[in-house]
Amino acid sequence: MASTIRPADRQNRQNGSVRKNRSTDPSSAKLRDTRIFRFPATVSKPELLDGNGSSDKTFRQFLYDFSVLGSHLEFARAYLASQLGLSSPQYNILMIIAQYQGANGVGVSDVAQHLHVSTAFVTGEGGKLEQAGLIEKRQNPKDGRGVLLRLTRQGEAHVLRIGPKRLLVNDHLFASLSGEDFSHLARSLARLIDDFSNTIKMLRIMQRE
Amino acid sequence: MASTIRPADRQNRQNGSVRKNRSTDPSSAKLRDTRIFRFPATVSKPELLDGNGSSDKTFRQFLYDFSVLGSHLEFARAYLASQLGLSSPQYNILMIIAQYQGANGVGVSDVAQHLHVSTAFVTGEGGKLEQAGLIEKRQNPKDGRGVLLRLTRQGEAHVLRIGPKRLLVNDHLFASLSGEDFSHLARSLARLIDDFSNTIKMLRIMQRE
DNA sequence: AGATATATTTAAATAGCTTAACTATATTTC
DNA sequence: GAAATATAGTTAAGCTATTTAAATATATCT
Repeated sequence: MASTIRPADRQNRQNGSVRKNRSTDPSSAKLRDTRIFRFPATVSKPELLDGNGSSDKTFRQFLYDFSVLGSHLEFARAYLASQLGLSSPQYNILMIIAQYQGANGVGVSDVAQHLHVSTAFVTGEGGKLEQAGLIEKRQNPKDGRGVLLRLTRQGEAHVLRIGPKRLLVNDHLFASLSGEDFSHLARSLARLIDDFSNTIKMLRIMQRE
Repeated sequence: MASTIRPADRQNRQNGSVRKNRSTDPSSAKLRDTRIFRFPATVSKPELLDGNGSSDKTFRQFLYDFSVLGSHLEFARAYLASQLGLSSPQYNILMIIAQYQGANGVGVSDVAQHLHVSTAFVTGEGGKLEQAGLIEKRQNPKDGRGVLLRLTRQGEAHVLRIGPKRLLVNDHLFASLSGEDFSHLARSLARLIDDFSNTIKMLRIMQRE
């Protein structure tokens, strides 16, 4: 997933900014002016195409909307995090611990899996939460390799304190969504999970070959 | 949005790893063992709550599913990018140019707005695409400050070449989604956009105070 | 008891992105 | 029409979220 474009060749740099040498560059780009590039469709499944199956415009808009909503959600979380004086990932870790600690706490790798990040990352950010007095770590009595994370009193207080603001945010985000639409939406997304996972598996395999 | 937890105080470090001083630390954490923390609900709008309005479990699962789907989508894009030897952001920029260049090209700040990134970022990554021969820049004849980006022949070839793979990926992602469910889903997301935008506007204002 | 597997930590590196200062050109104002 | 201001893009520097690889400690299997 790394960029394969090489770090711009600093010797051979005839190609820099357009502005710098604009007057000395009566270059190319004349014949192409009238040709117009036809962007290919991004999906072919008929059920996903517009009206007569002609255009994938709705589908593209759908993907775009999805990503816009996603970044708005992230922004909302960052807001709640900032209200507690935390970064987003720290907030996420705190909330995952709050949800899964049960009576004894939750392991570092469990937290990592829930958040889809590496254990090293949880160790690092978790350490900051510990320094801040929001969580505590103890050795897992059932497995000396393991570490259990759980909220301190102060951590619990933080989670409780942000509660009302989170209600406010979530209620506003979905203010005009009907109960029917919500349950339909929730079910649709849940059903997509399998296809998405399978697709990713397929891509991982295709990548190896 | 910055972390307000201070970079761990390297003097006063009685608090490091659990393991290091496990035997010398018969510490705290005994009385709390039986108390169990009750995680507060994250939403209160009745239409979003389960059955009798008791639990927000479905809602939480919905948000979680949303983010999982989002990261799968990103993975799929990263795959397509890698097939062209590009990073994800480079791929995104290339595709935005392909969609919006029209006959003359598209401005740096237009691309930036579509992608929700800074113009500086588009300048940087766009420069790499130019070095790679996939796009070209020229001064906007209508506005000497502006730069128009558009695909080179090679850039067009890349977009066309990835087309079939993109069809494959998208068709697989939504393989078992019915036409009805898709159009319902697309409409639901589209309708959420306004509420989401309003919510972040509200949060931005609340942040200032 | 030795070999291997698992959980966590540490250190170093990386990708992706932003901010701030600057340059060049356009637009407005007086 | 000159001065002031606004806009488009570039450059440089830096930051945040994150990973990978190696090290360490403990558990489990043979």
